[in-house]
Amino acid sequence: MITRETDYAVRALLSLADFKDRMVSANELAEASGIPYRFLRGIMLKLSKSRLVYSSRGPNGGISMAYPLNELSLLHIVLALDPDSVTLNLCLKPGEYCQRDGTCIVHDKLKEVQEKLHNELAAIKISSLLVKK
Amino acid sequence: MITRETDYAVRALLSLADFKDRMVSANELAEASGIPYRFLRGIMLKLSKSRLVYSSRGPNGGISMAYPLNELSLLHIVLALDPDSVTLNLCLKPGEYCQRDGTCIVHDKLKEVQEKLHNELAAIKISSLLVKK
DNA sequence: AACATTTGATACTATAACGGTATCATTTGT
DNA sequence: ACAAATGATACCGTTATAGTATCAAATGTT
Repeated sequence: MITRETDYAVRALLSLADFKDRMVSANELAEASGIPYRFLRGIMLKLSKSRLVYSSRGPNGGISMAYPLNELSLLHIVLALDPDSVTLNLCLKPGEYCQRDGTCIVHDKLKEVQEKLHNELAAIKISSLLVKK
Repeated sequence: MITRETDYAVRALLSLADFKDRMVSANELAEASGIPYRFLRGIMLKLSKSRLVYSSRGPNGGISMAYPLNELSLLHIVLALDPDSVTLNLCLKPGEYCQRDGTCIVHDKLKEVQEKLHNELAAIKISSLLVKK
């Protein structure tokens, strides 16, 4: 299950997309998206570090999209904030050592499923989520 | 990510399958599968309550498979022990109320992905995991 | 230069979940 | 009566989640 943080992040980015290409302050965005200001700040900091959004400080500063809306996918967002939520098993976690690697068919099968899951999420772009809201 | 409990459960059931149709004690199974006895007990209790295995008490009691190996899938096991691990978002959790239901395209898209994930896991039967081990 | 506005970085907190252990009750075959 | 086995439940330490709070640094305006 994705975390509340990731769920909020998606909603925040959808909201941010509505502002077109201008810089939006965390304050405005919190208003617009209904996400608690301080929590949103933390989310945006992470998204900024992951380069999914641009940010700049000072008056007229704020946040803006770093990618075209039809390129940024749910997979990008999830991997930036909460990669474990789309890791099916510990043995498939990047950088994790698995004793049974190569000898365990469970591992192999789960890996295939996980790849399909990732592909599905990569196919869902922010642009396709803007119709309803 | 599935829990260690679920991961162990899969391994335990693969091990149990090796014993063919006889009753196997938790003791034997712990030996055979390398899972800590007390932890395995807890897992088997849950699987028994979910009717994925049969159990009986007393001498000569123990645990045995309740389904043919080509019917029991990874989805069954995960849903029995750790359903949240294959729930993509809180709003898709069974019994969870979602304010935005029907108006939120994110919900709809994630629901589709989740269904595909479930179908993939349902397609992986214990029998198909017994070749290697 | 001073100030206000904005993000960056980090620390903190309460609650829940996870991974496992321990204990006792109950059933049942010999 | 006894031993072997599961059933039920409580417990415990650690980690993760969902936020909140604080201060530092950057930057536009006056």
